[in-house]
Amino acid sequence: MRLGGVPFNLDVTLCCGQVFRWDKVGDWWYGVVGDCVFKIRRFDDELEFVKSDAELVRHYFGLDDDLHRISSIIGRDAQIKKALQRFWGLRIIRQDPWECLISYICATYKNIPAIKYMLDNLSRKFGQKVVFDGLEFFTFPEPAKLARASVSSLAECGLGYRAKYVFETSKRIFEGSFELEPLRQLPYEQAKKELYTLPGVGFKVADCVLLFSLGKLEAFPVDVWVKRVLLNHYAGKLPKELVKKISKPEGLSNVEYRLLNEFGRNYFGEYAGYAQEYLYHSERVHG
DNA sequence: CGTGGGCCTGTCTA
DNA sequence: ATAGACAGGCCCA
Repeated sequence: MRLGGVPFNLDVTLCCGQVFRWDKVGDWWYGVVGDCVFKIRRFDDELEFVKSDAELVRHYFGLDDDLHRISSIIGRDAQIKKALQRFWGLRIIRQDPWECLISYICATYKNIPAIKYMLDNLSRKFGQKVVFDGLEFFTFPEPAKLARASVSSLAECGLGYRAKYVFETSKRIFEGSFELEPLRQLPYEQAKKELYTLPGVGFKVADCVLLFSLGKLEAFPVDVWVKRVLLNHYAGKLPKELVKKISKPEGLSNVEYRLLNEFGRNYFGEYAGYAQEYLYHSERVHG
């Protein structure tokens, strides 16, 4: 598929920590999307892939998001402009909401390698094996599989205290007492409120699920890295009291989270989520 | 309604 | 090598 000048940086998009189940073998990226293995690489202006059609690829990687327009809207200061330039072509992937939800419930209080480890274990144990190119892949387990698993078998995947959250949330999804897809139709605030009712889902997890899988590009997840960005580069735009409070090493209180989250959404606007990803990645790579 | 302590366990760092 | 700190927060008192 020719990109025809559409900005897209495959490596940064897959490395920046929004998805956890992609691996690079040689110069090909492999990832399981739904029940099919994607194999994809970038070569000049060409996006080469195997086992998937162009429309699916375009949709999954959000290539129809107008990055130039987004950039002109969020590019409000030197800091974000620098990040946009450095990682130009970074896209927000449209993940499956179910997989995204479980992934970010697992992600609390863990670093990225550990998150990968947990999700890999879950998929090996409860997903379906798919062999492709002589390599083994596993689909992400269906809600039914996790809802019928025991908490201890989930914990064996390295989930620790998250095992019971994953179990209880899976049960709610499996039983149909909670539906993810309809949240797309709700306004951001309302969808977020619904997500809070799930065990293991707080402010941060809800924002990640909304941004990475439910199309709410105005969501602005605040984690320790985003807190650092705001502290290091946006302190002048924040209330002094708030800056003082978040300067302490501990995590954010609910109030502090909400204030930083609102700042991001008000300041960057309808595509605040894109700003968050560029700033987040920039802070992680360069400090 | 706001706040603080506890938490499973895999990496990272010294 | 091996212990101790830290990790993309959330829940409960």
